[in-house]
Amino acid sequence: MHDIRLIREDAAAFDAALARRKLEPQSASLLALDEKRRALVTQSETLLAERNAASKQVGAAKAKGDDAEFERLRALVSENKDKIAALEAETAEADAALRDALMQLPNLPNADIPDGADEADNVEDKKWGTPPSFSFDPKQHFDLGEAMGCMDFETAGKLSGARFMLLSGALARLHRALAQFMLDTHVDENELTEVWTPVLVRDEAMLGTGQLPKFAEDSYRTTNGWWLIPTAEVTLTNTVAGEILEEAALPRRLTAHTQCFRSEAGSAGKDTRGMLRQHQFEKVEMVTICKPGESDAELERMRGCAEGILEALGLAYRTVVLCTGDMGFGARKTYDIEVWMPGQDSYREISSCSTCGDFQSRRMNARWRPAPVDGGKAGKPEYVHTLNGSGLAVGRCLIAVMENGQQEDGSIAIPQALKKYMGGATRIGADGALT
RNA sequence: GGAGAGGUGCCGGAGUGGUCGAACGGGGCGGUCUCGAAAACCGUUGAGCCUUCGCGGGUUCCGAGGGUUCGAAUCCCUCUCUCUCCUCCA
Repeated sequence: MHDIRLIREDAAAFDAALARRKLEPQSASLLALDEKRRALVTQSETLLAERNAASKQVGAAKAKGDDAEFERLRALVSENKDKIAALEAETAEADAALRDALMQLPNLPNADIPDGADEADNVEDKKWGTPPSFSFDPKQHFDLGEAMGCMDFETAGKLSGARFMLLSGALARLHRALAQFMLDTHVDENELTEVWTPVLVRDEAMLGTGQLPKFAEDSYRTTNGWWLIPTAEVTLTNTVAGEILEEAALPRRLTAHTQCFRSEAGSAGKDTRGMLRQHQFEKVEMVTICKPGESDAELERMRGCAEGILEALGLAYRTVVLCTGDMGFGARKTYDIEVWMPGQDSYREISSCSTCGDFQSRRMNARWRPAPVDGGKAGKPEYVHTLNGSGLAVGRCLIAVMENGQQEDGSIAIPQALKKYMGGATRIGADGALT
């Protein structure tokens, strides 16, 4: 959510930034709402002040036992009752109108990110590793997985329908190993704090991180009103909702391994084969809560944590800066990390690391209090900055490991880093056996 | 799922219709004292919004939302969360 005061100060800059998102100018209508709201606030507060003062006199008359005076004043005060109630209602309405309008608008892009319409305009920032060369035609993960009997889309379809999968044996274990490896790395080496969170959340949490109110159709909702989280960004970031954090507690770096649920509405026909795009998948998520001055450095740190996982697994990747047209609703700047997928002969997204500035913290009212600078007085609370990133998408990482490690005979070499999570095994045979 | 109790400031905890943003205690911060520290004593210590160049003024907030009233932390209703007991249970 945007700071209306910043829009008041520089409406042109606000509209210019929105224009980079291909949005019409909004400042004029927002400022009109704001002016109406402020006028109403001033009016109703003036009336309230009068009422409060008069009420004190009523109380004083009562205390003195002057019944005639009491009745006279009481009648006087009650005259404005309806007027005040109406004005207060109108004020609340104007306040809500402004807030609703602000809630609908996406974050403003950072100055340093490229303009563009879609992913074709993203800018490569880094390339790591060399895609493996094969003396045969590399297969896609689903062909490999189905051949070894460890990846079963038919049975999953029977249970749940399209965009679900069932893993068994060596691949189920490899999937689990990947998640463990990521989590351990983030905790032991990257010094993130491990968190286990709910996956069912209230409206407020989804509003706080920006999934609501605009993108309700992308998520699932239970019959009693809980939302299934599309990412642990929702739970991890909302841990600080409504809080005022002490400066010494920042930055707060969190990680969690959770199930994620997405309806994939609007992606019909995209990646329909295999497990690249599922309704239910696992992800290890990273979230950082920090002071405004720290967020740029934290974004680089976070993206490094994600890249480190791929490097440890020996998977070639490239990192791109998303252009204005491809960036998500709440982000100011986003790095997508794309892993090389030999079966598809292309780089595919496996992580997305974003800084949201104070966009989410304003929505969820998450602040920090500057520590007292020698001489006492602690500073005024300010909004924190929030960042989130995948570290990594577990299912997609499984695909990458399979496709990059595949051999001509249909077996798969397991990265060294996963050996200890795989009971010492270093390969999965074409028949699905671990050896 | 059933029964009961309760949600007050950084923490504990008073407060059952008026002068309560809120006693008291603890903590934090500043000061006095001290070579320094401890102790003691004194002072201070919430957030949002509106208004003002500023000083300041006003207003709202005692889990959330409604209601009663001239006036609500205090009364009523709904919701929500926490705790205890029972029931069930991975």
